[in-house]
Amino acid sequence: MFRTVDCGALRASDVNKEVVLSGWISKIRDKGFVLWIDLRDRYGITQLVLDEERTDSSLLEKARDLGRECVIQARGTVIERSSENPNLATGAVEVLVSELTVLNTAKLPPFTIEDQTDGGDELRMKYRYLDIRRNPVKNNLIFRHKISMLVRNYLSSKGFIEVETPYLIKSTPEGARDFLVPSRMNPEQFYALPQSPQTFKQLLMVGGMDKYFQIVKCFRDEDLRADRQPEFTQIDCEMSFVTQEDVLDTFEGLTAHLLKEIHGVETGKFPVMSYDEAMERYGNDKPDIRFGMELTNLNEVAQHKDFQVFNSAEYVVGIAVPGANTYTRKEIDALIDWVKRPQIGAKGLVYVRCNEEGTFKSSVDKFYDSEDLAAWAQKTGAQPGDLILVLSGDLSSTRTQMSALRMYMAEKLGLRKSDEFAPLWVVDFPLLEKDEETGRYHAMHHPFTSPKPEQIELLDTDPGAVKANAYDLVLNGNEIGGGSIRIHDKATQQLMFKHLGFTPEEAKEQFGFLMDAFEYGAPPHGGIAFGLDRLVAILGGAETIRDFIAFPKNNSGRDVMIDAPARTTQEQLDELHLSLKKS
RNA sequence: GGUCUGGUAGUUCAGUUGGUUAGAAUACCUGCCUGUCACGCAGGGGGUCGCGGGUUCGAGUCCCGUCCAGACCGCCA
Repeated sequence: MFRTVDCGALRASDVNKEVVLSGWISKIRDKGFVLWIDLRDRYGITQLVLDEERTDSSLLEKARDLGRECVIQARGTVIERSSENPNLATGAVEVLVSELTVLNTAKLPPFTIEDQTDGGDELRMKYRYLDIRRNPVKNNLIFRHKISMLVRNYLSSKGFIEVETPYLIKSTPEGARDFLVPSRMNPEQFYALPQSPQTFKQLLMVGGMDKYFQIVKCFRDEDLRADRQPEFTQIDCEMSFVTQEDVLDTFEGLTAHLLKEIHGVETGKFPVMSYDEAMERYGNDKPDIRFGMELTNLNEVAQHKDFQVFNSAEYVVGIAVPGANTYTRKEIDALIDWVKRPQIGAKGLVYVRCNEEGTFKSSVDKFYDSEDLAAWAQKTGAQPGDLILVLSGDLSSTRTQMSALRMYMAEKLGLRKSDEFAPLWVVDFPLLEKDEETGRYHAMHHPFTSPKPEQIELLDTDPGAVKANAYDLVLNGNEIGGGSIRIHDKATQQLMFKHLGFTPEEAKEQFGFLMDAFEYGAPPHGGIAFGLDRLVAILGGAETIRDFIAFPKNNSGRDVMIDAPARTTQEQLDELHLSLKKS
């Protein structure tokens, strides 16, 4: 038997018990006459003790030779400590060792296995199996497991069935790039890894499964970010005979359940906001509503004076930054530099200090008198002590810029509190989005999203204006889920493909199976998918999803631990009927 | 595809205007230590300054290229 108890179990009530423990040596403190070993496993740390009086000298010498991260087994008696450690769950006791077995030795780890490690990210990823021994990472994985279980149990209790769908499927040109898998048995043909199980879950609805969910890996061959991995996990759901309200209710229930179970937060009814309203008030379709600083259109009060920059702009927008009047000239200059960076791309930034005595001092005093500026303050809701920041330009980019600035200021002011949770439904997304380069329309959500039925005629005259039965769940400025009511009849689906620029032949070749299915009694249906990695990270109060994934990929999509992707052999290529292009 | 930041001891970092033998902390090794738990004390070992080229009497430091990492923009239905 390797152990009778784990390293987190022993308490004062266990004194005098004979126990066997196995684990990793976290630290050895050798005081000469006495030596302590912190023995660690997933459950905690137990202090082992050996000393000159009570321990055989050969055992003490053996213990002196051990190093960090050795795997050992120890037999001994639980004794009361003469000095307790209140920071440790097992801190009331220690184990006086009578037998010691080295189960495996260990090289010196390249970074310290402690809560506050000295290791950098790259090193931690390369030796991820060591990183996982550390509490922060280990606890994140346990946290993720807890959320997965809550989701599974909740959905199962609501009648959802978890069904697995295939990973080797067909490539489609819509949306993100596919990961391709060559087929050995079918020369010159490729599978694609699913970007989502979208069509399969719809076919499950046609199959009468009624309520489906799956915690499932999805794959997208696009560039990475701190919150984006090439393979990621979704909580994928679909329901039959539902309206948008039914879907929203169900998954609001799930989200509220998670917030309650994980953080004890009672959220109440989630606010619902249209896409148009979100864009207007926050410049963004996933607004963080934990704080104000809403975007205010200042066209009326800022144009038609002598300031040509504003006069020639399509859109002049301001936000009132609370309490930021104290910003020094240097700090404001830094803000101006910040918005001018290529990533933001603003030409400049106008500011108005709202002084405590009700006066104003702005960077455009030459063009606006205090009455004008008072109107800005009135519009933006700026109070004395606030700082108004104003950007201008074309509507779309200026909104994006101001939205970024709003988030930046909130971050600076500490308004993005990780223990505060503000969910929000954003609904009525546009069905189509125009690609500025090609001039073509593509589906904003995906091509299976149903247009608002009353707007179908608009598809021919003003496709950009058509709204969809599509919705996103936003939490603290992050899109954590998105879905739609789907098209469930062949004619509408064909119409959609037509507007997306598919020829009937192309549509049939790529999605014929789906439209065929629609001819055999497809029920009205709709669903949603949550990004599990991001959801877990946000609920865990973190920015990056990598620490909630056991074996994540780096910025360039590499797994630095196993060193993938990698070159392959000529034999493998031959079998797959592939030849590499010489570059 | 692009912008920015970084790469110096096992690790995390400092390194001034280009100037003697490149430092600190921590980790590691040795010895000491009668209750440690971030133990303490004394001593010790440890460097291709990412790589290549250039400027210079002299380069960790300046210039060019390149590789790697990170954040972001584009991209991500």
